[in-house]
Amino acid sequence: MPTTRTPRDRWIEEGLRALATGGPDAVRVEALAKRLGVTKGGFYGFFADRDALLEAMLDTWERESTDEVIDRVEREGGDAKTKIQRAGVLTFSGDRLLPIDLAVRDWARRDEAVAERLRRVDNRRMALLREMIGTFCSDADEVEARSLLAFCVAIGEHFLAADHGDRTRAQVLTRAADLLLDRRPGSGPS
Amino acid sequence: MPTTRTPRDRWIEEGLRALATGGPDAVRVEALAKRLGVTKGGFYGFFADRDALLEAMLDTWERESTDEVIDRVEREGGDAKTKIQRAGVLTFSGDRLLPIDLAVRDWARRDEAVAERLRRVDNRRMALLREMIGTFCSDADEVEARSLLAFCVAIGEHFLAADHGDRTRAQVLTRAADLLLDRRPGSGPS
DNA sequence: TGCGTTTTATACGGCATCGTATACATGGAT
DNA sequence: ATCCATGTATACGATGCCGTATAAAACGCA
Repeated sequence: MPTTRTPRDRWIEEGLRALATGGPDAVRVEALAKRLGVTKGGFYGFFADRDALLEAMLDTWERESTDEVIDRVEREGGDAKTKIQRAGVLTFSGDRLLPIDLAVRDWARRDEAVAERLRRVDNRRMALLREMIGTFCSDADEVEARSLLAFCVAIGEHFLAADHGDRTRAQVLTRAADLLLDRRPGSGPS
Repeated sequence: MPTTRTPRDRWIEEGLRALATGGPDAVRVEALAKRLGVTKGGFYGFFADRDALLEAMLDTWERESTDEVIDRVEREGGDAKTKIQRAGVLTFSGDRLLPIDLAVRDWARRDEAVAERLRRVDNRRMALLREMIGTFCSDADEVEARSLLAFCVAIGEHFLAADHGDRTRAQVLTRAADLLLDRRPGSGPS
């Protein structure tokens, strides 16, 4: 087979980059072509239309955000806390997955199909959180509450613009993590 | 003065509605005109261009989100906890301010001027949170951490799609609020 | 080298939108 | 009743984008 000069994956990649920085409305065929240094000539050989590209982008995002992260976490082993931290690092640091994740979250507010995908992804992440937090907290309701808090802060942190006086955001987050992730008196059922 | 048939405020109002449901890219002059039942004829008498409308929209959002909420909270009185709860209700329930708030947060990720406005708004909200949480928690670092957690969950909750098994989201949030907003052993400095 | 396949450039029609210009309508003031 | 200011409809050129069609170019292989 002849080498694909700008393969399907490069369109998806560039599309995800546009999504991350400008939202779904910024994913425009001709704009992507320009950034790839070509015209849109070859695009419609890979995708029926712009919507097909958006679908393909969401497919790869979903796979990379779940299976690939989970596979890698499981392969590298460690205890529950280590695993969850590694999962967090893999998906929420680095410049690739995080901005896409945030863009998808906003997108999901207006598109039910996107919301459904996000639900699948988030449920897998919540399962990991429950598992870890359950190792040191026995009350199931509190496990759920702490898991939600941890997830909300991991996401919401990037949507907040507040300052913290002398402290850095990282310092405050560290203290917040201590509150959520350390065993402490009063963790039993109310 | 002659009655303004579709006044400047109605353009702003309709613009904010479009922003709330479709993001800044959905704020289109001709689309707003159609929803208002007119053409764009009169628009450029009120606004120099589309960007001027966006600025005006942000102005009214900023004012409604801070001054009006805070004025009303102060006017109605009550203790710190009551005030903070009322502020939360005023800005994060109802169908008006919340969706605009979420849209602005995503917008701020790509527009520094919007981020600056959001920073002003968020800092005022954080000040309220610190004040309330400071009434029952003495360690300043922990006050800051709990404030950030509370704010993150208030916002992040709307960007999460996870389910909670038998529990409802509201139930889990109630438990989470207990964890953050009740005095408990172990609240001292670490 | 020459063939066939795959990718690309270019041109096209269509549509939506912006911002401008210009004439019309509407309502209050004289 | 008439005038004036304000809002409105309509038309226009320009731009950007989509999706299609068609011809040219690049590459693998015989």
